[in-house]
This record gives sequence, C-alpha cells and structure tokens, in this order.
Amino acid sequence: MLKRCLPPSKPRMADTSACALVPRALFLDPPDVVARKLLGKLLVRAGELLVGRIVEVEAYFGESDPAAHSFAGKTARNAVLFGPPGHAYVYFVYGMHFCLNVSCEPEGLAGCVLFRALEPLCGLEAMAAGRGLAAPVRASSLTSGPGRLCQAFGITREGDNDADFTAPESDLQIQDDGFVAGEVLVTPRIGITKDAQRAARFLLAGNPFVSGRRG
DNA sequence: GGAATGATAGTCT
DNA sequence: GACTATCATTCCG
Repeated sequence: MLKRCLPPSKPRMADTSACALVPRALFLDPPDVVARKLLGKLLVRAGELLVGRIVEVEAYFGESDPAAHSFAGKTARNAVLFGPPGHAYVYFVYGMHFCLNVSCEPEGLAGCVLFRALEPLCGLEAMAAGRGLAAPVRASSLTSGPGRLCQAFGITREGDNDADFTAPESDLQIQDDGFVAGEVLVTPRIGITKDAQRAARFLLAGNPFVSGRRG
C-alpha cells in the first residue's frame, strides 16, 4: 500500500495574504455545483485562527430530496436553509454531534452542502484541544468526519447557526487561496437511509483526510 | 483490516 | 415515541 501522504518537509501553511473571501454568488447555484466549487476552499474560524481545507462534502437538494432536512418543508430547525445563500446551517444529531452545512440557491430554495471532512492547516493544537485529544494526535483524526470537524472548530448551533460565511466581520468564513482541486470523486452519500444510492458526495481523489472510504 | 454496537438528546408525528 | 446527514469502542478474523 502507498503510504505517500504529506511530505513533512512541506508544511502546507495557508498563505493568508493570497486568501480572498468567497462571494455570495458562489452559493447561488444548485447544491451539487456548489459542492464541487467548495472542494479545495478554506474553512476559517477567524477568532482562533483555525484553518482547514475542504476535502469532502455532500449535496442536499432541498424540498425535492427525501434525504434532506428540508424535504418536509420549513420548520423552526431548518429555517436557515430557506434564507439567503452562504449562511451556516448547524444542527445536532444522534444526541452528541453537530453538523455544519452552508445554504445554497436563492432565498426561498433550501439546497445546502454538508461539510464532511477538512485537511487541517492552521491551529492544529487548538483543534486537538477542542476534540479533547492529548498530543500527539494524528492530523487525520482531527477533522475527518462531520461531527469531528465541528468539534475541532468549536461549532455549535447556538453560536454558529445562521453565520454568514461571506461576511468579513463573520467569525466563520470560507476563503479561496487559489488552490485548484485535482481529480474529484463522486460517490453515494454516507449515513442516510432515504435515496441512499444517489451520488452526491464529492471528495478530492487520494486525499488522506477524507472520512470513511476513499471512494 | 473490517463489522457490529451502544451512547445520547433534539426534533417532529 | 420514533427517528436520526455520528463517533469510539469492542469484537472477530
């Protein structure tokens, strides 16, 4: 088996001078289109300087998708999905985990993209602390999985739901550092029972930080 | 290496 | 009262 991962001599620090906040227009497209665009972008927590590259996402297609929270229409929980695009939708599942999504499509439509895995770039120690892990930890265990990455970034529904990813004053942002995604794999979504065969999970081929099977 | 299992609480019917 | 867009642990081979 290849064990070729990250060359240790090449720390992939994010060059913040080359970073640009992504425009809201990026989120106006359908969720599968937005999902592909998000691969390779950076998720940034401004306050603690936590940065991770998005390497795995899933698309959810609003009211036409039986696996989406918004399938049954607007409720108090999923109201953010029906609002303007580019906002964070955070929900609590299985009694112990948060999941982070970004709303897509124009206001009134409820498409969204679920963040499933990040490649941690900055603030690894703070991420490990957030996860309650003692050093040394494998970087790949910090943010590979929707529940894990929320824990690492300290994301909660109370603190981050409805946050605007495209606002300069926002603590939670999505930035573009010019990274160009290589080959993208598409597989069925994970952990759902309805419409389980639909291919709507997007991940960077060969990236060691994706969750579960590499596709 | 992979499969099975329990923990745990918000949301909706 | 049922159902989760999960994770970590424990088994087994």
